[in-house]
Amino acid sequence: MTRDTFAWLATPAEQAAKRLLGCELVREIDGHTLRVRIVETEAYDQADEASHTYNGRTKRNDAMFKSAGHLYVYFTYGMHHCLNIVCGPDGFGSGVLVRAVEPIEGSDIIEARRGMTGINCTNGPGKICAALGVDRSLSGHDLSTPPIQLVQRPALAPTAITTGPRVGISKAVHELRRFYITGNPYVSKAKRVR
DNA sequence: GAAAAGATCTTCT
DNA sequence: GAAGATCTTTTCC
Repeated sequence: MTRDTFAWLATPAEQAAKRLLGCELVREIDGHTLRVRIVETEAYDQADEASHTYNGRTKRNDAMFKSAGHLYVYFTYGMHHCLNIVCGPDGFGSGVLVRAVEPIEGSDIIEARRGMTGINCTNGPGKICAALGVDRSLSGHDLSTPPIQLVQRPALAPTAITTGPRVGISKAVHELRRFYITGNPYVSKAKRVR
């Protein structure tokens, strides 16, 4: 079911990743409304060695093969959830990992949920899910309906977007498929070599 | 302030 | 049975 609402996401992952910068996620939880702005993303698709969909469709990544505008949440490292926005055409395994967001509304609730304050609440993939209360039960959710929705915003100027190598992967390390808003403090530091 | 290790569990080989 | 799109705390300059 390709929704016109998310037609702007039915594009190659790289393009969708750039269009998502500056867009907002609205999460309703415990009677509160949390609104955050996406400031950092990474593109993954079926032809990408580092993607979960590279080896075909499985029970876990099934949501990524849905039409654009769905949610894909996976659990990793035994304790962290990561939030992705499905893009591309129906049946093609592509999506955009949301790496960092900036609270616009309900930041006090987010800080209370995280047990800390400042940018450390939402400047990482696992942190976003903890802050917004997202887990695998929401994987495959339609982002045009509550309790979590995606709101489109005007595209950013190309000069406001920086492109770089992705973080935390061991395959296709050289692919430049990470995008973030230039100079935004929530964006994770580029080098994380262990 | 930087670096290393611990925590912890689902999914695929 | 091993690896993984990670985060927090501790330890050591």
